[in-house]
Amino acid sequence: MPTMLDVARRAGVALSTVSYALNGTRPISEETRQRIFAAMDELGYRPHALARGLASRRSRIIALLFPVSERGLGFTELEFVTSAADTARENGYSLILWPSETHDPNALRQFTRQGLVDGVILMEVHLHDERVNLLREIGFPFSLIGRCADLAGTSYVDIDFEQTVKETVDYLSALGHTHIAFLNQSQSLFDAGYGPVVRTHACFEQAVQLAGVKGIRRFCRATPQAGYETFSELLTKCPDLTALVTMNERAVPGVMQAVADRGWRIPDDFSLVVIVSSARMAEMMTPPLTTTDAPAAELGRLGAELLIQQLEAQEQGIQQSLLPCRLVVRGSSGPCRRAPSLDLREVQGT
Amino acid sequence: MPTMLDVARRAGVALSTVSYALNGTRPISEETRQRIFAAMDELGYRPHALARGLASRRSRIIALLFPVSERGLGFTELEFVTSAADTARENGYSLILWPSETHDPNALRQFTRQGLVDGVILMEVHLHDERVNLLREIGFPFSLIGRCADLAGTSYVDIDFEQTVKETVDYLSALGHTHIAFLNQSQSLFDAGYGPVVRTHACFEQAVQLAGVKGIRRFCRATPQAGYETFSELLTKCPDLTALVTMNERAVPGVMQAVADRGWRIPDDFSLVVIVSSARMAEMMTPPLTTTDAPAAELGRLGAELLIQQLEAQEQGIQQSLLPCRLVVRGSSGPCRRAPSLDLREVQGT
DNA sequence: CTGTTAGCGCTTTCAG
DNA sequence: CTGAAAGCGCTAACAG
Repeated sequence: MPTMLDVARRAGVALSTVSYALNGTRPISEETRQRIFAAMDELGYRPHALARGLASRRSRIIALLFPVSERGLGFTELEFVTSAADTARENGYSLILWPSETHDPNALRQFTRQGLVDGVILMEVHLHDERVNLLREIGFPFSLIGRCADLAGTSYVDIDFEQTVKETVDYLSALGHTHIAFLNQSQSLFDAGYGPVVRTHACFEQAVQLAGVKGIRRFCRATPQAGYETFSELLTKCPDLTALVTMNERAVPGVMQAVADRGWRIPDDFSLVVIVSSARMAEMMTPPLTTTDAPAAELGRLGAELLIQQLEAQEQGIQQSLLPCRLVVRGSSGPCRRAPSLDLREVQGT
Repeated sequence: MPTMLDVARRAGVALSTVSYALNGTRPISEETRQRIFAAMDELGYRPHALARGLASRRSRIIALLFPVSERGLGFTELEFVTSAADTARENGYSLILWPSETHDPNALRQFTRQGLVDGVILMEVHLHDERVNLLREIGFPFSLIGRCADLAGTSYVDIDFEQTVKETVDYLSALGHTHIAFLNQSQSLFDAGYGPVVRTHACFEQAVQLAGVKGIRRFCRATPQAGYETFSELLTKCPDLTALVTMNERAVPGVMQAVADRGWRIPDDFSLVVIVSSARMAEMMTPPLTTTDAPAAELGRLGAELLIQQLEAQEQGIQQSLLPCRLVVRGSSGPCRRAPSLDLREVQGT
């Protein structure tokens, strides 16, 4: 492997001149610049990443920390990862994948002390996230895909859950649905303060009140089995339900089964909307699901960009943005055809 | 950040002694060892990754190259990635994700020249893969998840497609199915020489002949729409079909629709087995799919281990292994109930 | 506009 | 068993 010295000799200049030419840190006459770059590709020279990083105190490596969550990663997370990696590369950075099973801040502290990465991207952020506290405390650059309760001084990009839930409820309400359920992810994620679960839980309540419809909420583990059980129980308790909003992709097959068991058909007798999901997911089911698609690629891209911005800029320009999910109406939702049994009862009562 | 010199001073030893204590490269008296390690964690010392890498000429970073393929990444690929990252970390390595859109060997050459990574893991390997040729040529360490036609001198781990296809066909044949179709991935992937597509195409032919049943093969793009069209056409052409084997997950919803359109039910009137798939995938569909699950985690793990082995060992110990998919019978396959219409015709003819 | 040189924090000879 | 010192390949003062 040729080194910078080889290039310098071949171009007949000093080693430092090559460095300056490469980094554009200093004006170089067009003529010598030419000679230098000519020498470079005659030799097939590539700057040594580690040496450069050591000398400049910037590795140009960033890390994406992904905890292996209870529900496992899905298409959305996969897209974060690939799009963050793409974005990093486009900006001359490399993206390290750092599997951090827990939210343990100690392992993270060790990691930051190695001088391997210039900054980290966090995902699966909790409202009170120890990792964020740590990073803030030690002043290590980071960005969030997600956000915690205290937003002060953090660069983040997150889904606009409020808008997403509201749009979905309004959509169903406009179709005539008056009794709408929300099937969230698990209670334990809620208790742990996992952002999306806590936020949608609250937003749904607001949204149904604003829309003037009845709403009921349930937590549910991320399995078809749990979906079946939880939703069956829910339907028994509230036979008036004509629509379900869920953020629990993996429970969906169970939900659909529970609906089918009642002899109902989707979307004729029951509407289903999966929020924060993806086209990939939607197209797997029959009928294709109406979803609000998570802006997964944008989240990954922005997560990386926000971090890189901090690393490049001297001013601590933090940025915060909320991205909406896009409602895509497919085959699992439609007008409310069943009158709520409450009405029926009133009629019968008359 | 404390450096090695700080540790040395605090422990009252030479800098180099600290280094030897850390790497175990040289015997150190228990007493000084104690002092050194005490000093280390009093200072919260962590060795600087870049400095260490520069001096030792080994970065302890490896890269996973993942091309964004036509069909997009799925759960299986996601599991490669996470399990490769896990494995790397367990062995003291970091895993860089290198998005390489194409199989362009030039970008790869540049990448290897940067001294950033000690070796690379390739996935989505083609039978004649330019990247492999390049790496072999320049003697850069690599391992494959997949394999090419010429296996000489390559460490790889791949799925045992032959075994997988054979087991699937035998399973269906034992259930009484005599007319079995195989829906592969796209023609263009076949033409490009993408390993899994080419290998299963050949294996299926062998397997049906060995089982003494009729087989027919089709390529299909990775969309439900394409699945629907291709399979409808196939059913029209061969009404005797009672079972389908497919390696095309994304086409499955279309296939099921096509079956339903015929008024057939799965698994009573038609059996469906998805090979090289996953439980995650299977549980999304109704009925849950019979699949052969790809050993995704093992592939990722071994891919990383094979590479790391090469990096650690002085002898070029290459290793090659083929992992079977595991047949998991769920709800989409069962005994053949329909007699082939060929027989019916014979009866009618009598 | 260009050259010289002192590190970056560590590994690894070479010498005791 | 331990120290001293020469780099690894580059960046960034400092000096023209």
